[in-house]
Amino acid sequence: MLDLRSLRQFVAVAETLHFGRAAELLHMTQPPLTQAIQKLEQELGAELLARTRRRVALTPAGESLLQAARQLLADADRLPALVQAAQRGLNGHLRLGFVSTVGYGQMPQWLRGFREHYPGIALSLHEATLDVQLQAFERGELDAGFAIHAPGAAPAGFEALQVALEPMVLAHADSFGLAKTSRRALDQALEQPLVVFPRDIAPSLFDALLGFYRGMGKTPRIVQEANQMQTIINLVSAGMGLAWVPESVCALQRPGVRYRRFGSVPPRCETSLIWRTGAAPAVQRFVGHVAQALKTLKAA
Amino acid sequence: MLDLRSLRQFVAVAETLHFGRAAELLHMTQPPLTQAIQKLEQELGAELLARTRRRVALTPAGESLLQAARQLLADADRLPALVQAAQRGLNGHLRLGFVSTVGYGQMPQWLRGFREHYPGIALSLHEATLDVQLQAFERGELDAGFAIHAPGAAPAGFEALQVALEPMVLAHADSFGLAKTSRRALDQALEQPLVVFPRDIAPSLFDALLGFYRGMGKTPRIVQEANQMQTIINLVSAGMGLAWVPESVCALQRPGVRYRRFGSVPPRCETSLIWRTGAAPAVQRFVGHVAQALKTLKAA
DNA sequence: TAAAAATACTCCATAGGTATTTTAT
DNA sequence: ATAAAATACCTATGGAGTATTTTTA
Repeated sequence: MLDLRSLRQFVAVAETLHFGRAAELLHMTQPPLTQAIQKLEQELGAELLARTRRRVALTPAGESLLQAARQLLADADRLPALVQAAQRGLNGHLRLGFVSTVGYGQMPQWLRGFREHYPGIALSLHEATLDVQLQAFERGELDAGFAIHAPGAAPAGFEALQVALEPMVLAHADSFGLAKTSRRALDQALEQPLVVFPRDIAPSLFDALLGFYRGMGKTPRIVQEANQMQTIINLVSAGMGLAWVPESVCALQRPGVRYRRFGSVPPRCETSLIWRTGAAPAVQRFVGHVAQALKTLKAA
Repeated sequence: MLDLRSLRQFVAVAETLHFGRAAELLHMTQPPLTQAIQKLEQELGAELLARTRRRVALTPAGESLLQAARQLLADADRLPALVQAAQRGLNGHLRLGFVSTVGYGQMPQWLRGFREHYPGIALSLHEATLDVQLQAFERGELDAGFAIHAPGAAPAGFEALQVALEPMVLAHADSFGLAKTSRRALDQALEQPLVVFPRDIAPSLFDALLGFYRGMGKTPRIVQEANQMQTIINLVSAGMGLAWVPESVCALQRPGVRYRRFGSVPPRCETSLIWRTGAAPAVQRFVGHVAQALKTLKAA
């Protein structure tokens, strides 16, 4: 079977056109080199070198093999570096899941920075709700994901890096006159109809909200679900009801919608980057990159 | 040093994820396969397969090696066919010289047909006078060439395929009244000033023309040289003199220029495809193609 | 006649085989 | 208990070495 050694030998002879000097370059002696080339010619069923006992020249077949062999050997010589780069997580691919909500934060910048830092890592994005993400993790179709959940409620069996911890704020139509004092405004609000995220998008967050209402001796009146922040804010604007949303959503200013913060009384919302323990090096690189970005953000 | 055998072994294991079955596919037993993979991992300085004693999985490094190795092996497997194709002249490259004159003939069609028949052969064209072509042949920079010369005077040391044998005809300005009878017209013409090809473009043809004049007891009055047929015809049209040109040039109709044929009395002009004996297979293919084209042409 | 490729043989490194052990399921 | 990988040891093929011959510029 064809092997790289004989190709290296052939290239050496083809480049020097001299068996003796080629043998030197290969750190071997001339006779076995002659034999190796003979064997190669037999295997390929073609005369590669036209030799008189005095002069060596390439045949057309040899000419074409020389080109192809150089290419092949160059590729082969790149293999070790490639593999080691993969081991250190400098290439490979990374399949990243995210719930639509986190798209409003700094994620786009992180991704841009990551692509620049690690051009060898192919990054593919998959928007999916948390439950779908978890299934994808099970099947090994996802390497890491951004998810929102109640504080400390990151999915079990995963490592998590908290990337944001925000209070939930109340979004309400400005046509709805909310009391001045926090205490009375909150009492008012808890009675109002609610627009919420579906439970399957962020189960722990949904449950935390429910718990919050129960703790206050109330039961939430859910009138509508919507799985896009845009949609929720629009529904609030239309007077469908109130909504509890992460504070970063305040960035979504809509005419007719106001946000009201109630300190640390309502549940808070955590955004985390999650991944399986023992993930591929490329994943570790991504986690490291995000952690680094958070640090420099905090420093500023 | 890395070799294809160990890559083949790795690919087999990576694809089956089972040392025993992979060994079967490779027609060997399991223990040496295990050792070969261990050796490969050592050489590459990376763990390629994560194995418990029960299950085998690819590491990220292994994943990337699998891709690269498949590519490399596929390339390697194509080598024998490539070399054999080159040997049979189905690929390679062909550097073809031609004197500008033959461009007016069927050469363009032959080239088109050849490119279609042998897409694996890269064809490069080099316009050059015959003497320059011969020097290029010496330096091994040309594989074949089209040249015009006196009949039977193909350059020594070359094989030649005659592709045309035409009478030379007289080109004259129609303002120059040529006698009706051939005999008297020829006598007239031989006295007139001549526009000719430079000797270095077609030495034997030039010499044949000279010999023709001497045989008739005349000496040609050369008033101008021009190395393009176009130019010669334009000079004739301008009344600079007469010119002897291959009959195929009649295709170049110019207002004010007439052609007159004198049977087989003036020298004839041969166009040949020439090449070194023992040329590369690709050259033989080209010669064969042209010969074939000539045959079908003659048949029609 | 000298330089270079080919031939003839010798040797040993290593790819692969057999037998066995270890371990996770 | 069993399937599968690892380990230990053995064998032999063939790649490389040394000595020599052949050839032609």
